[in-house]
Amino acid sequence: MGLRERKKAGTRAALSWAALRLAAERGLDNVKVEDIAEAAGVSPRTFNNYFSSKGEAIATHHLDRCLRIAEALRERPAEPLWDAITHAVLPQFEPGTAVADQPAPDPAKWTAGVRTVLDEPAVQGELLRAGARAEAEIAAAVADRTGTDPEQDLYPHLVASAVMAAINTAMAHHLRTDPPVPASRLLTDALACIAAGLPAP
Amino acid sequence: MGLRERKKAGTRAALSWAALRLAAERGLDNVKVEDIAEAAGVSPRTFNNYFSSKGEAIATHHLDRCLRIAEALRERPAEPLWDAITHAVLPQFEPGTAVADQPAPDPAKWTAGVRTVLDEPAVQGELLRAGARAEAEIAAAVADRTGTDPEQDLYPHLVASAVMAAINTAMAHHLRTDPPVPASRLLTDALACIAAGLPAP
DNA sequence: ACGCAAATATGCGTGGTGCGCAATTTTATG
DNA sequence: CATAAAATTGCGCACCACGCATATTTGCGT
Repeated sequence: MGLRERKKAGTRAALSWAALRLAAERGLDNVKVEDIAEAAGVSPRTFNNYFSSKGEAIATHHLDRCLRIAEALRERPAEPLWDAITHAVLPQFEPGTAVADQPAPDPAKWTAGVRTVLDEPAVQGELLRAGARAEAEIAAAVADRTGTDPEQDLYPHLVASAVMAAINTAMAHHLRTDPPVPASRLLTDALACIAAGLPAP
Repeated sequence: MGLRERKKAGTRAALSWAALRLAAERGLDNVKVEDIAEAAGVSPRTFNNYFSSKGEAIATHHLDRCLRIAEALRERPAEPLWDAITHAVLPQFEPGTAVADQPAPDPAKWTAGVRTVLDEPAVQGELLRAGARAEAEIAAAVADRTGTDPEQDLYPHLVASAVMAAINTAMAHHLRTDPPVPASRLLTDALACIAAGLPAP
């Protein structure tokens, strides 16, 4: 990867992290695009060259994570489908994988702030949009693996959609509970339940 | 239902239909809130008393449809869960159930216009948000039926999420195909596939 | 090492939008 | 019919997405 792309990825990351951090501290609409740009050391106009809204900047974290799932799926062509999916999903939600930055002044305040931000309607919408985008990639990966055609068959999209459903449900539950149930347990349960056809309990 | 609520529902319907119709005719961003309000016979300010964006006004149709699914689910407590779900979902997507208004000047132009509108990012986001809202209602219905607790158990949310996944996937495929495959077949296939645990083909 | 072309960042201007506030009209109730 | 509650309306403001023109940085061939 050349200097060009690295700088681009750098400012993108700086912008999205700044957006999340500031929003978690002050609340989403007490943060202006100007503030985020300043925190990332770029011009306000540049922010909109990368993201078209504050919500999108924040949701990028989720998008990247889910795109990594599709990537991981392609690296496990040997296992049975649902085993591969489980093993592709879980590592992306290990604590410490992404938050290993400097935004940890107080872990309690931090998670509370994040929870508040994620309740914001604008952010929720963007998270869903991110999930939809990732779904396409996952569907493509599943299609390759199973020899189905994304244009023709429902199957790959259905699997991808169900996986995202499991993730969203598990994460929603994770945010809802206090003290938080570990995400890994919720995710394995949810995926197993779906792979079992969601039988009535 | 009193006069008050009926008028309220009336203007809400008028606004959302006007929004969809105008957007399908001219394209979403060639329509200003002012135009929609005028077409519905209310003040521009009133539009924002009902919806906070054009996309939300349009997505209301989808939301209402999905809420009716939750309602229908509660009216079928006898059947096995997935039979009830299938029977609750299908009628809401019968052609002619909702479009029986006056917006049918040319069916070809109409569906093409709708397809264009649904490609708009703003609308997609709102559709996803509508799905998420409906999901909560469906989850509640499933929880009642299965004796699970939405606050505590993953199961009802997981089922609701999977149902919405099936609907979204089926509708996306329905819009993608030309000539369109009947939605009913896609929906039954998708729901059956999920109830079977999405086995690799 | 140098220079050219492409990609990227920036500044400015503009139309549109979401929403708070206060006044007015319409509806429900006793 | 009177009074309270709710909905609609008009006004106004702050914010934001985005197009366009310009300056700067990066990649690459020589």
